Amino acid sequence: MKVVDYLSKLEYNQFKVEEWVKSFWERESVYKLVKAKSATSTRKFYFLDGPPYASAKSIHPGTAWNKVVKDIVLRYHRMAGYNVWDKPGYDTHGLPIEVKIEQSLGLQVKKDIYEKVGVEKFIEYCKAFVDENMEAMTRQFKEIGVFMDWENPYVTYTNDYIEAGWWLVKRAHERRLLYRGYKVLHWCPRCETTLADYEVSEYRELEDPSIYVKLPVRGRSGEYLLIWTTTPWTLPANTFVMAHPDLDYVRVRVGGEVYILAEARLEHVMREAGVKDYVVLERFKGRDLEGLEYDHPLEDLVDAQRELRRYHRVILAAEAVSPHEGTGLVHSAPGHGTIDYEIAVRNGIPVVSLVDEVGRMTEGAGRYKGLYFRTEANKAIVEDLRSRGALFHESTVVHRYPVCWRCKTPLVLRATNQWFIAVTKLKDELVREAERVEWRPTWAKTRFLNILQELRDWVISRQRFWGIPLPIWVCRSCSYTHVVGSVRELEELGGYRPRDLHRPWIDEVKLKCPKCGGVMERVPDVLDVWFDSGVAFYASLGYPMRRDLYESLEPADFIVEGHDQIRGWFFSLLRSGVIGFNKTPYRRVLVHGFMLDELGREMHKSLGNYVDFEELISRVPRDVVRFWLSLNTTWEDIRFSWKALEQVQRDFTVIWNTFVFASTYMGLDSFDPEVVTIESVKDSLEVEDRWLLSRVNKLVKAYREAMEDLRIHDAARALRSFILDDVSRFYIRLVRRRVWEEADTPGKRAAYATLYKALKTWLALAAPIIPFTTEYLYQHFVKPAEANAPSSVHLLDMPVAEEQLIDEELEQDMEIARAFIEAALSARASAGLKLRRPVRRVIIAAVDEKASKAVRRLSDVIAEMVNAKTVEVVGMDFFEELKVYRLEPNMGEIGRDYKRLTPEIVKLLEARGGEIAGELLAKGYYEVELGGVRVRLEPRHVEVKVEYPEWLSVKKIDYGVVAVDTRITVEEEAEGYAREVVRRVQHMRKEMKLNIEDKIEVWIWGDVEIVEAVKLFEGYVRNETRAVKLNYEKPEEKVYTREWDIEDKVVSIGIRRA
RNA sequence: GGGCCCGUAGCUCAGCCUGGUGGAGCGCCCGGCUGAUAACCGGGAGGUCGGGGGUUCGAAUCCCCCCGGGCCCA
Repeated sequence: MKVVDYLSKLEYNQFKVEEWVKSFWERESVYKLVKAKSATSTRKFYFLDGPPYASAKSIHPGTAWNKVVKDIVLRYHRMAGYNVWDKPGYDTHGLPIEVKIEQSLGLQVKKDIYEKVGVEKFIEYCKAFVDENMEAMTRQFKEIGVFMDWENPYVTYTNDYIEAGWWLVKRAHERRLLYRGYKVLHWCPRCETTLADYEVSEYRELEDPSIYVKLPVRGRSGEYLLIWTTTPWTLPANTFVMAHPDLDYVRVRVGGEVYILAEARLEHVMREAGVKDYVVLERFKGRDLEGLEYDHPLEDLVDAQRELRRYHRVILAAEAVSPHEGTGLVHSAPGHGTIDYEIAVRNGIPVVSLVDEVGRMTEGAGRYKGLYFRTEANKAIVEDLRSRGALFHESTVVHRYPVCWRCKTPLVLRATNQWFIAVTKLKDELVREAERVEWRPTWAKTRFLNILQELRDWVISRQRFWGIPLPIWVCRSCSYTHVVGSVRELEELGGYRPRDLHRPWIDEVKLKCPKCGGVMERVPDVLDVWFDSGVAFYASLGYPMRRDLYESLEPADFIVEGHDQIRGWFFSLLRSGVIGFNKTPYRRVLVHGFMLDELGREMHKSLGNYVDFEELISRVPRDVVRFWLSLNTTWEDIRFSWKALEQVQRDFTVIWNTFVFASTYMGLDSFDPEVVTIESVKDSLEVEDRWLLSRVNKLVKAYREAMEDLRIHDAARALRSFILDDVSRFYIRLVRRRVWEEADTPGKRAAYATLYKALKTWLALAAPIIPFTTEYLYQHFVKPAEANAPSSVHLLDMPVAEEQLIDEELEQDMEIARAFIEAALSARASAGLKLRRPVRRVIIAAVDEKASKAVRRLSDVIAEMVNAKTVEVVGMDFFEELKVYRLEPNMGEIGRDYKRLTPEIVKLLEARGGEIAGELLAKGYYEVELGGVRVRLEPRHVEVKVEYPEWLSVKKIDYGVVAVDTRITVEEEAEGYAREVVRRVQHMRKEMKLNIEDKIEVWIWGDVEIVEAVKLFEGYVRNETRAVKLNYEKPEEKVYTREWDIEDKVVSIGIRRA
């Protein structure tokens, strides 16, 4: 079949192109075809989608980027012959969604959920909300061309998924990793739930008291340990004081009292307290303080202190004490501090927490009972300390304080009973498995391993509703605890399958205790939402209910997410993989960056710098967005910019024009790529054809290497520079004249075969990155010309490089030729010679044999691009001989040295410039006698300028020297005019909207010189303009006529369709 | 305070791993082209390669320190 020129008939509009492709895909079920083809491959490629969080209807542009990266990799692997697993996922549980529902229902506190709506309704609201969001998100992902299995996503709230989650809890239990513990954790007093380390992600600048408290040393009247705190509400739970063993401490007398604190803090503390007179009595090491006992200043007001007073002493703890903050003595409330807790446990000291789940002080706080911790309790406690004279100094401080990531309520650290998985026991295994993973870029691995160093046990329980219910039942009678791993196990223990595995339905399932026969009830907690996505690698495949799929696909061959997920999902996956299967669930990881605003800040709706996805794709075509994203180094952040997008859009115009060019001429000449193959024209290939074939095969090689190595940006950049630089800006310009020939010459066929091959190959390579544009061009350019071509560009096989067509030497030679072309064009420009006007000769002297060979080999290419009749290759001596030295006198220097002789010296320089310059260059000076005086001219007296004759415009480059002979004969002048006339006729043809193949008749009259020039080049003019006849007179009838001004010569041209 | 990343032309970014006279696009100025044309091509101006120190014959590139920004943590 033959190329049919559809493209040049169309008005280019990238939006319309994409709309057309969208409905084409729909109409032809292209995704299904692509998937079916991929399924026939035997090499598996298990891609695991990091599930986006379904908490909003509009995706963040960064989420779009994320999916585009995934789509590119998936499309590439399908075309490269992999059986690709492409199930997308949605993360659907968790506090953020609960909070949104609470807000929409106007609920203030947790108990409102029970009392105002009921848990059942609440869960239904959550589910409906998520369903709507998923639908909207899916539509948007499809909108930017993401080919994934949208009809079968994995959704974390389904019963199957929940059951799969239970399996891992059971597995942890079997491995003796599951335990219940009393631990200090961040707690949100509004959401009434504990938060994991990684959920403590938001901080606010808040004002708190900053107080120095005097703790009386037991048995030493008037002597105090000085501590500093910004959390007075923790003082009722004070249990001990920590000191650094190696730090220097001092006893200091201020007035009648003695204080103990670190020497390093002394000056600072005294200055802050405004104390000028103090005397250091003694200096000693912190370790000497060990065991020193003290009394609590509020002991009588706080019930809990009756028990705690026996622990009030100094304990050594280097890790808890900083010489840069406080007093070097740290007040410790193990129930409200992480390090405090650890040290208490290590020393066998009890952990007391005096704040309840809504942030109020408990019974044990005695007088402070019922007061809200950060506000009321702080105030009351500071007042009491002040009235008792227990404050050394008080002020306030504004510092970063953690707040709830969802509701922004300031958090409280409190000890509670929670369920944990002892991942610290798995540290070595985790490190070992992380080492086995391939990380792109490699620094992601460093970061990951660093994170593993800070490993803590995993708190999996949350006191909430919308999540996977914790599958733990406890016997009411004997406290026996059973972990349920599946619904079947539930039934085996006397339970049943509720209609939904969420709360509240699951809460009603009671089991029979296997130990005592009593009634077992479920622990009311749900699982940390990070648990959900962490099990995706097997849960999304239906494991453990069905095993075959997981067993045939694992491990995941590829995952990719933003760099925030190194600590997030990449970690939680690995953690679950090691807990469940003792190995990493993924093999290769790619990290992508963040989408920032134009100033490099994060994009947030609240900052007003947010670009809505819908707005984005309504203003910018999808492929333009995709290409822009792809050109950015994947793992680096990208700054959003409308302007950058506009620039990329311009590249698309050039790409379009390139295909229009090919389509136009191939269509005109009925080029048949199935008949005129590269093989069939191989004896007619010109040097530029062989060059392009080499280039395109090198592109295939570089592109595939980049994609295999997950360097998408390198692949995208290679594609861009090939189509823009090699094809559009070089090859096409070069072959235009060959293509314009009317006759069906072997040379033209060779150019078509070459260009067709290059463009078709490029389409296949670019298809994963810009799927819309490539599909459109394929359907309108390739498919009509090849009956047996697949029905979509996405069904093509990824091209394989034909190594034998790669000609390194030719490519290098072309590089050299291009450098000379550039230089010659520059030389033309500086001589003021328009490119339209041919020059007689271009003279090139190459610097070495290699360059010289390149020029000789490619002299035709150079001549064509520079519009020169001939290219002469000469030796360097050619230019040496033509060199003219001109001396410019440096009047200041000459005048100072030779005063009155100056005018004569200047005259001499003019007369004998060449000779003087020669000697100056050779010897460094020139001596002469002038009027009886010895004149010695040195370089400082003159400036030596190298010049060439006027008719030669010279340019020097690394490879050598190029010169344009600017002398023009009468004939060349005439040819120049003929070209000017041709250009104007073409312009008029265009104005008349003539087709390229239409013949015309031309009349030309006016300036004699120009008319004569046209006569001289009549054949050329007729051929270029497709004129059947030229008349050198005014036409008798009325034809389309214009008057032109060519370099101040006036001429009229008339045209009529013949 | 810690780990990792980034800092190169007015702007956006390549180059750095594997040291050898600094690149592209945009913008600006000048010129050209007009049978791919709401395009395109050429030329020019424009750089303390964040700062300092070290290694080296030679550092944007390797090492150390510092400054600024980002991410993740404390």
